[in-house]
Amino acid sequence: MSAQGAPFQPVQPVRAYQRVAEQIEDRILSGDLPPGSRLPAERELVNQFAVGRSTVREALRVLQSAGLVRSRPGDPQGAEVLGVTSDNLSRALGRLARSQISTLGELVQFRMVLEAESNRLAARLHSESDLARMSEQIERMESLSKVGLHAFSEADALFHRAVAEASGNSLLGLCARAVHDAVVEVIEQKIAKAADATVWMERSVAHHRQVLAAIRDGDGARAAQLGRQALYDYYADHVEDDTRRLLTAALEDG
Amino acid sequence: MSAQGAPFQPVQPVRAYQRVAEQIEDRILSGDLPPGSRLPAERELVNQFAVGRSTVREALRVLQSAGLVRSRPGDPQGAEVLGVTSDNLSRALGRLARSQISTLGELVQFRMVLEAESNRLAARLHSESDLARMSEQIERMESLSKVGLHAFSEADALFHRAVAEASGNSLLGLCARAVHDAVVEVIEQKIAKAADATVWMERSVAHHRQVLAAIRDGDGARAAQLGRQALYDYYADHVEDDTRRLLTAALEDG
DNA sequence: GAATTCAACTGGTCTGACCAGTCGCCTGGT
DNA sequence: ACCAGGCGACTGGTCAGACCAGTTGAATTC
Repeated sequence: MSAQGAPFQPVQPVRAYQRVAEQIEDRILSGDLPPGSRLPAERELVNQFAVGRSTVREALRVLQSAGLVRSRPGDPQGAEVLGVTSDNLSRALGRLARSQISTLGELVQFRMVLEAESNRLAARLHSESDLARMSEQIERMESLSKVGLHAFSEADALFHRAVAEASGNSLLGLCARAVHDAVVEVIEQKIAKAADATVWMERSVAHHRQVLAAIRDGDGARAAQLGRQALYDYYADHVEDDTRRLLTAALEDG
Repeated sequence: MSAQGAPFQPVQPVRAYQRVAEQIEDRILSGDLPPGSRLPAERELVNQFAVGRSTVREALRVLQSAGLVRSRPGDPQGAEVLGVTSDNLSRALGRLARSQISTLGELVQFRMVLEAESNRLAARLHSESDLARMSEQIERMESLSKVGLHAFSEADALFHRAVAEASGNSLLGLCARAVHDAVVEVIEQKIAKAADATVWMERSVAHHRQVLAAIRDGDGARAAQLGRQALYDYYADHVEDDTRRLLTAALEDG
């Protein structure tokens, strides 16, 4: 042990733009500066922080790349506060997916885990209004399946969001969505959904009805297994051969 | 459907610093510019990209805040490429935790899900060398428990990393680590570990041995349950009262 | 050969300028 | 009284050039 009691902590230099960014970020995260509110103009921030404009701009860049803020040229009201979103999470996961660090198989497996767990928790913790929302989205999916794939996917996303809300864990939902986006980004062009989109959408609606039924029954295991199986069926043929065992392993987890 | 065939896509302006950042990011993600390699100096990038220095700097700020590069004043070799890490994921999750969007209970529950699933998959897919690595880290934890909490935690992290590698899904490990860091950031000061750190470390070593045994036996369910239970025992008293049911629900999943 | 000095870098910051875009007011015509 | 159009005062995006403090490595000195 050290003889002089608490040793001094090493201190690394803190850049000016970091302190500016931290101050603004703290205000946003603390609820001061709520979403929709506006930051002062850059030249005004220069006065308030007593730093150069480039410093202010680098700080704003950091906040913007974190998804906390959005700025638009010529906006007389200054940068808009967006609040905390899952955008940055999605981007981070997307990068992991695009790098060799994680393969498509890992992404899909991860999604299987997240959606299955989301379903399982929803089965345990759902409320009546949650069920109503899920049901509503399934109806929308069915009606939108005649309109187009894009609208259909949107309703699909809303269904999963409703499930995530029912599970009581928004984080699960956000991550699942981020991974979903990452998967789509990586693989979308490889799957020629358009060929039998109608058939696929019909089957998807039927699958979602099954999930909803399992959640309503409080049968977490079945809800989880349904989610896993659907992902497996859909993606198993498209992942690298050597990572398919990951999916198989995840599939048999329940 | 539209009468003119494919409609034109709306186009939003792309800033110069974005294109600079994208070019560099692509090179990093594609494996060109591997971790440890160096970017040219800023003034050299100014020449190569034919933009002003502030533009280059804003691009570098974006990359740096994404955890892809790190720069240091006076470094004659230029910014260092870090590759894709979980840092940004951690920061994003930390922000979600610090805002009202997600509670500590959700974070812990999420961690329960991730670690349990990681353990379960490791039990199914592990190799002998994986087991050796886990065992080695447990030995290190035991010996380091006399040195200090910090060193202990480091070995602990390496154990979980070994588990994640055994599970075949690095994404799970990175996310688990990110959530772990976020939890630590939010709650660390609230838990007075120091008081009975020795006792806690002893119990932790015993717990890790149990997990390792379950993984070695291929008993995924038990490995998962052990992971969940340990987190529950450790954190249940520290989460908000109204989110403890989340942990309970996650606990009873297996 | 080892210690010291120094010059050529580096990234961080500031200043001041210009551009294109946006908004709001103010004017002119109806 | 109302609406259209234009004009100016902003905005953020970009560039150029300068200075500073820090690092590095080679030349210099002992």
